Amino acid sequence: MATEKSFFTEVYKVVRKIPKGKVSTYGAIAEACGTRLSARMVGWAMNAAHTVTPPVPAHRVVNRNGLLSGKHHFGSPTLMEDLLKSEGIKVKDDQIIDFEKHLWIPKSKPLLSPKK
DNA sequence: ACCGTGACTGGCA
DNA sequence: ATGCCAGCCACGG
Repeated sequence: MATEKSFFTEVYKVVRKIPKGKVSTYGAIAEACGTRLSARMVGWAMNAAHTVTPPVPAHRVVNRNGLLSGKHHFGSPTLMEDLLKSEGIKVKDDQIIDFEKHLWIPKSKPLLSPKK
């Protein structure tokens, strides 16, 4: 919290850009925000994602393996996969099926965008 | 100002 | 193939 304007905001903004029915990885988001070297920060931003407004679709954000790493942080262990299923994404054993097919990479790079 | 923590990733044993 | 270790950045106490 503290300053609402921070690296977190960048992450939220990117995550919110994720189209419905698609998912993204921490590495991709980290890269989009300029901190690909530290995907941890992305996860950390997500930690506060449910405390900010508008709510960030963190359920579309998974780890590199397509595993619902943060599903346990949603409040309900089945909330995350349920949301993904609602988007047309199939989840099996906390893992996204055809993860690569649903994988979406943020093309908007706030820090590396040469021209937009 | 320092240390610890954190929903990750990649490499090495 | 699986497991463990180290690196990375940012925020909180």
